[in-house]
Amino acid sequence: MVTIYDVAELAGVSPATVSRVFNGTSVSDQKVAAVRAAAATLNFTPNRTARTLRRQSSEVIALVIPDIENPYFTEMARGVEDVASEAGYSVVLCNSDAQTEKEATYLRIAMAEHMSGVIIATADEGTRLDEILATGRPVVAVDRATSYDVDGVVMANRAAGTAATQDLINAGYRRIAYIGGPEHIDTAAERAAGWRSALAAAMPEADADELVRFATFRVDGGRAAMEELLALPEPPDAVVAGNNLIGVGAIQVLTEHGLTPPKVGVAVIGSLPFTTLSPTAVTVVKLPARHMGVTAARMLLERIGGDSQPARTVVLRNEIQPARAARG
Amino acid sequence: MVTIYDVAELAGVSPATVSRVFNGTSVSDQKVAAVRAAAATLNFTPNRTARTLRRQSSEVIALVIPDIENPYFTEMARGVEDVASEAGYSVVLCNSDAQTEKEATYLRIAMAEHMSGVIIATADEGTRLDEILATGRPVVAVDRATSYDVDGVVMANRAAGTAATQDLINAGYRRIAYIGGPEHIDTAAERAAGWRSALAAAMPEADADELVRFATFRVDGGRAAMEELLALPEPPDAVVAGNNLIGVGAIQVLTEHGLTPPKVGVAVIGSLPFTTLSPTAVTVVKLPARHMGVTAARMLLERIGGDSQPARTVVLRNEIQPARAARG
DNA sequence: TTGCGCCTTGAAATCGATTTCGCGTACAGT
DNA sequence: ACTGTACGCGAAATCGATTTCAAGGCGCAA
Repeated sequence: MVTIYDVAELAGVSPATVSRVFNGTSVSDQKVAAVRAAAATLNFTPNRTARTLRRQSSEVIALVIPDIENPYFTEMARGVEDVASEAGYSVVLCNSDAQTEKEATYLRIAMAEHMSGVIIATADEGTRLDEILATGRPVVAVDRATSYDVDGVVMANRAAGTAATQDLINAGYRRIAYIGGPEHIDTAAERAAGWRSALAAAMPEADADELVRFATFRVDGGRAAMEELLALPEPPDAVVAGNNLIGVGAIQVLTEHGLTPPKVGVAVIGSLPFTTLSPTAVTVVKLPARHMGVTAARMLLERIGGDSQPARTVVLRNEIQPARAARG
Repeated sequence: MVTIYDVAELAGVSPATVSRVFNGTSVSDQKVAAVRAAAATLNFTPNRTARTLRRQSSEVIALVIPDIENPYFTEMARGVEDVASEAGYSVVLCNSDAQTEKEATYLRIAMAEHMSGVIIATADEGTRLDEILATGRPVVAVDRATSYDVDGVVMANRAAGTAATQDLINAGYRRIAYIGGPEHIDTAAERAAGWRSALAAAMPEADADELVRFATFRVDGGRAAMEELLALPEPPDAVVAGNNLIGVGAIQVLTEHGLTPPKVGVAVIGSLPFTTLSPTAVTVVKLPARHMGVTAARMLLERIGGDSQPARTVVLRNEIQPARAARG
């Protein structure tokens, strides 16, 4: 591997000057040219490890997400990556698998590797950020809020729940169930609250507790909950899914039972990027996943740049895409 | 940040001894205990950057994939991650966006960051591995073969194309089109060749060239190609999709035209993890994505461990899951 | 008792880039 | 013409862990 000393020798200058050429401080045009030429012929790439050790920070940020196989989070990751690489930062994608311990491991690595900052969609409310915050590294919470005083990017979860439910009410459905994620995750709870309030406003007589199910945020969670709901003495005629994967599971089960939407109404909080349904059959509340990633990355980069204003929370809007097919 | 010197001072030994304690070389039991106690009270974590600089290698591997939003690759990433983290390695996920230049950037970063090795699903045949191989770092090619003498993990692409096509033939379809990925990508070409040979064997009179389309490996690619095929004077009565996303696009278009499978037969090379179709309507050739990731990671770790046998290529089998619904 | 060899341990070199310090030169101001 | 400021640049310190080298201590054999 070519080092700064090799370049210095070939260019006839000191290593310090080579470093200065690559870091923009004052060097005469003549030596700049000599160094650049030497670097080019030797095909020199600065050793990032050495730079990081000296600088005590590296142009790498960590993105910790609970499920790398969920397109919602990969779309978010794309947003983060685009902004970060534009600014010369690389992104290390860490999959916490919704486990607090794996999260803690990755946060420890982020510190030990001198990463500049962390964007995290927490696994649950047990996430500990004390240590990493104590090192002075900025942290941005994305998707889910935390109890720490850090920047956050969230969306209007309650409004999303309300809008999804309201659309089904408008379409004429009357018995609208809800399948949400784990109750202890704030986004899941908020979305459920939105559903509950829309339901209570339109049909005060409905028994919400009978129609709600809390599952995992995964396809199998949605499937199991949907099966349960269909087994009720009086099954629902519509269902709101608390995230994209739950929606997929619910629709799969409905299809298997011959109840393809819109026979049973379905509204999903989250986009269905790889659905093979006719796009008119299901109401979709599009979540701004990419935009959240972009916003979080921008905020983090500002903090890395030294911005020290009080912590901010940005709330992004969702966009509803109603089912266009009439009720079957 | 606590350093090895702080620990050494508290424990009353030299920094060298502290290092030896954490690296397993001979130290008396008494000093080991003192060092461990000191490290515990100070909450010492070794600085990975310093270690990497000295050791000239880090416990990090890069995984370079062309599309992070494709569930096929995220499933593969899961496989890599599981094996790697088991062995104490972290994985940096790099999204090349199917662009050779982005790929080159990430490979350069992998070198500059002293990563131990690289697993790469190349963007196309233009990928240059010379530089990274010159540094002695092991490289494993996954999903797609390369022209370099490196370990590889691929699947039986041609057989997958044949099996998918044969299943549609068995189901009674007679005009079977093919939508594949870019022709210059070897997996795409192989799968197309499988389709072509199955078609030629069963119906020598078919005009394959009329029925084949090369698209991008993305949903919009599948959509556009399917629209084209449906606009033919004599549209196909079935189609083989060259990957999962092409399959999604094709099925979406068919559904929009009222031709939901099995009205038009569909076979997809690749799983449809988030499909909302009845699972019986479409033939799926399941690709061993996770298994490929696991295998590639194991091979890479062996190489990192010093294994220097000649380069191997592992070919994994696919599993076909036929459509169970009768032709509509 | 002397000598050889092994084990433990600390001092110091090392990895490669950044950065402080200080020297020398050039140029502006009076 | 002289002082002061600024800039260019090299020598050397620095980041924190690993590793080489050499010294000291101990045991065992001759």
